[in-house]
Amino acid sequence: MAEQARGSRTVDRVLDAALAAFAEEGLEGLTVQGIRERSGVSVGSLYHHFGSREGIALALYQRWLLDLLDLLCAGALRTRTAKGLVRAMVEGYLDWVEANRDAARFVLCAAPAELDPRASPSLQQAKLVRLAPLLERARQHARAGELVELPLPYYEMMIIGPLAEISRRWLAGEPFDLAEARRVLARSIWRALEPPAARSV
Amino acid sequence: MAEQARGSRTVDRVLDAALAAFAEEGLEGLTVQGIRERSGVSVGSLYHHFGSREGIALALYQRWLLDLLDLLCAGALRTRTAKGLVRAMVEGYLDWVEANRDAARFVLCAAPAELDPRASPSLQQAKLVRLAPLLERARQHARAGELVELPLPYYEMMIIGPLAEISRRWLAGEPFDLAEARRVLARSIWRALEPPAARSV
DNA sequence: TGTACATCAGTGAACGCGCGTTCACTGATGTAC
DNA sequence: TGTACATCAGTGAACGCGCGTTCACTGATGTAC
Repeated sequence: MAEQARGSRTVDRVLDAALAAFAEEGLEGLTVQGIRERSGVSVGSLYHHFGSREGIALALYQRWLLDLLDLLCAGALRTRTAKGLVRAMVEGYLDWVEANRDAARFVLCAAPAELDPRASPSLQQAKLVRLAPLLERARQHARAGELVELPLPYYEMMIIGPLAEISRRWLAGEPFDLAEARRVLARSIWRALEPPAARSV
Repeated sequence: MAEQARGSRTVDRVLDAALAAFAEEGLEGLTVQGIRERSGVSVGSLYHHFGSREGIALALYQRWLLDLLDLLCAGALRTRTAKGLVRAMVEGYLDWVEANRDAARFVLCAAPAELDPRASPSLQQAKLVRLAPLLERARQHARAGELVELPLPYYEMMIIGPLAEISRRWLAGEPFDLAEARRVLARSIWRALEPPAARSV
C-alpha cells in the first residue's frame, strides 16, 4: 500500500507552508510550530510524512531545485545551436528566479547553509540525471567544433556561476536590471564558451 | 577611552572560537554556549563586546570577507595587464579558499543564509571601499581597449561567479582539482572579458 | 458484495532540553589634577 | 608622584521561552478472500 492521494495533498500543503514561513521569517522562522500553524497539519502528521524538521527542509529544497533543473533542461534541449543553448540557460534561469523569488532564495541562499549534500545521495543522483542530457549536448557541440572544449564541470561553472551570483545579489535586494543582465550575461558567457576560431566581433 | 588591548585580544579569541564551533558543528553549533566553552570567555563578556549572537556572526563574517577582499585587491593591483589582473583574481581567490577552508565555508555558504546585508550598512560600505580600486582598474583597461566594455557590475559577476560556484562545491566535498580549475577558469574568464578585436587562438 | 484486517494518515498533549539574553556585580585600565 | 574617578572588561547564576520530538491514540483507505 503506497502513499495515498490524501497524503500527497498534505505533503504539498506542508511544503507550501514551509516556503511561506521561510519567506516571512527566514531560516529562523522555518520551525515545526510555524509550519504547523501555517499548514493546519498537526505535528504528528508532519513527523509521519517527513520524519524530522530537516526532512521538511530537504523535501522543500528537492522540490524546487528539481523544478528549476527540469525547466532549464526542457528549455535548453529545445535549442539547436550552442549559442542558443547558452541563451536558453541564461533566460530560463533568470526567468525562474524572477518568477519564484522565495523558492530561489531558499535554494540559492539557505540550502547551502542548512543542508549537507552527503545526507541525501538520492537527491544528488536526481540532480545528475537531469544534468546528464545537458552535459551530453554540450559534449556534442564541442565535438562538432561549435563550443570550446573544456573539462565537463567547467561548462556548468561558467554558465551557472555568474547566474547564481547575480541572482543571489538581486534576491538580497541589490537593484539589478535583470533584462540587461539577460543580454550582458548571455553575450559574456557565450564569449567564454564559443569556439576559438569563430569569434564574431 | 577607546577599546583596550585586552579587549581586542578577547575579541580575537572569541572569533577564533566561533569559527572553530562553526567548523565542527555547522551553523547549528554556532551558539553562545559553544563559543563560550571554546573561547573561555564568559557570556557577559561576549555580550559586552558583541551585543548579541548575531553580532558575533556578523563580526566573523566581516573579519574574513575583508581578509579575502584585501588579499584580492593587493594581488590584482600589483598587475599591469588586464589578462594578468584576471589571472591574479582567479589565483588569489582559490588560494584563499584553499588556505582558509572553514572561513571560506562560513563566508560563502553560511553568511548568505544567516545575515541580512541590510542589517550592516557599514559592512556594505567597507566592501565597496575595497572593490572601488578594482573596478576603477577595470574601467581603465576597458578604456584602453584591453578589456571588453561591460556595465561595471558584470565584471564582478563574470569573475567572482564561477570562482564562488566551484569553491562552494569544492567546500561541500566534491573532488575538484583546483590546480586545473586555476588554469581552466583563468582562461575561460579571460575569454569572456578580453577585448573583441584581439582574440588569440 | 461483505467482512476482517493491515497499513496509511492524522491528532494533540506532553516532554525535556538548550537556547539567547539579562543583570548586579567585581576587577583592570586609563585620565585629570 | 599620588589620589580620585570614570570607563572598559569580565564574571556567572538565573531567567523564560520556544524549540524538536515522542507517543498513545483515532480515523481513513486499501486489500484479501
